[in-house]
Amino acid sequence: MTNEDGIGRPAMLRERLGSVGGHMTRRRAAVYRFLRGAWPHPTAEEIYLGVKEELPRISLATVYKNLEALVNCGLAVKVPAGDGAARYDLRTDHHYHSRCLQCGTMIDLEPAAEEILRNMVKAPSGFEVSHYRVEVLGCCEECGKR
Amino acid sequence: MTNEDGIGRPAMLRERLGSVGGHMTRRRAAVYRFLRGAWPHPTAEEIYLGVKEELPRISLATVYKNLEALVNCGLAVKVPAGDGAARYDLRTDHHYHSRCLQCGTMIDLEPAAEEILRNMVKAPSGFEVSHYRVEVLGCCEECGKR
DNA sequence: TCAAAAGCAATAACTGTTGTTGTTTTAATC
DNA sequence: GATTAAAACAACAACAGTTATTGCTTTTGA
Repeated sequence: MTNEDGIGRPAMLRERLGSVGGHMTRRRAAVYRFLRGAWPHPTAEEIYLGVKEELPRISLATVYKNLEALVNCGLAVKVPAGDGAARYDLRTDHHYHSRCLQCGTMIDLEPAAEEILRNMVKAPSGFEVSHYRVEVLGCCEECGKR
Repeated sequence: MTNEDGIGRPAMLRERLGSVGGHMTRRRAAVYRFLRGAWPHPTAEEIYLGVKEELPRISLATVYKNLEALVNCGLAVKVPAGDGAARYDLRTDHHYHSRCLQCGTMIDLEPAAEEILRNMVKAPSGFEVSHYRVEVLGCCEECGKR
């Protein structure tokens, strides 16, 4: 994929981890690499199975811990799916997702203007808005064919 | 609350349940009654504890089953919270919620025009939109004071 | 009143996730 | 390059929220 954009350099991962007091390890690098190479929005389980092909001795708990580390240092985001397993995403710029109610597939949406949201839904008085979450639920193309 | 609007009549519950092949039982009525009388958006656990004061022998699993029955017959909606326990709501007209990231409190938002959403976020091609989900995340008034 | 259908409590089990343990690896310093 | 403290590791155990299973009880509808 994008190996020359800086984001992909191993040094990037090391640097980011270092900035939050984290170490760079072989497993962590593998989780990160998988996240970069895989289809978008894999679940922790899927990441585990993928990384396992390279490092057969890795455990699911370790994958969870490493994903947490990546989220903490800002290299990934965790996207809770409402029902079922959360999904992980390398993109960290703010955007929304569509989610297939049958297979759970998530697809990125173009980032929406928060200004529109702010006007559209009025928060209760005294409520300090941190961010919005928008999801488009429905049936993806694949599932629609069946 | 609204005891004269028809929605609150016991007959309403019986009728709705009957229409989907469900029975009217003392526990089910108690769960429903609690949901009507309680604060908005309680969790299954909270409902369990509340109903338990009236029916001490009820179990959490029964509460879940009864909530499921109420959701199935359209009298309640289940609102997954992303993280933590789902919450239940008697209102069935379509609307959105704000959610406090500290205490989990949910507050109804005025229903937003779906048309705006449709224009704002464009679903991927081939994706058949079932509905939208909008959440305002942040800090509620109570938590903000601390 | 009576049989069939559904609900019930009490579990056990399940999924997704996090905490704990003692051991190994890493990065920073010498 | 050797040393050492901090962190990550595997292998669990445990957790929360939820669902499935069981054999018994209640409700419904005839």
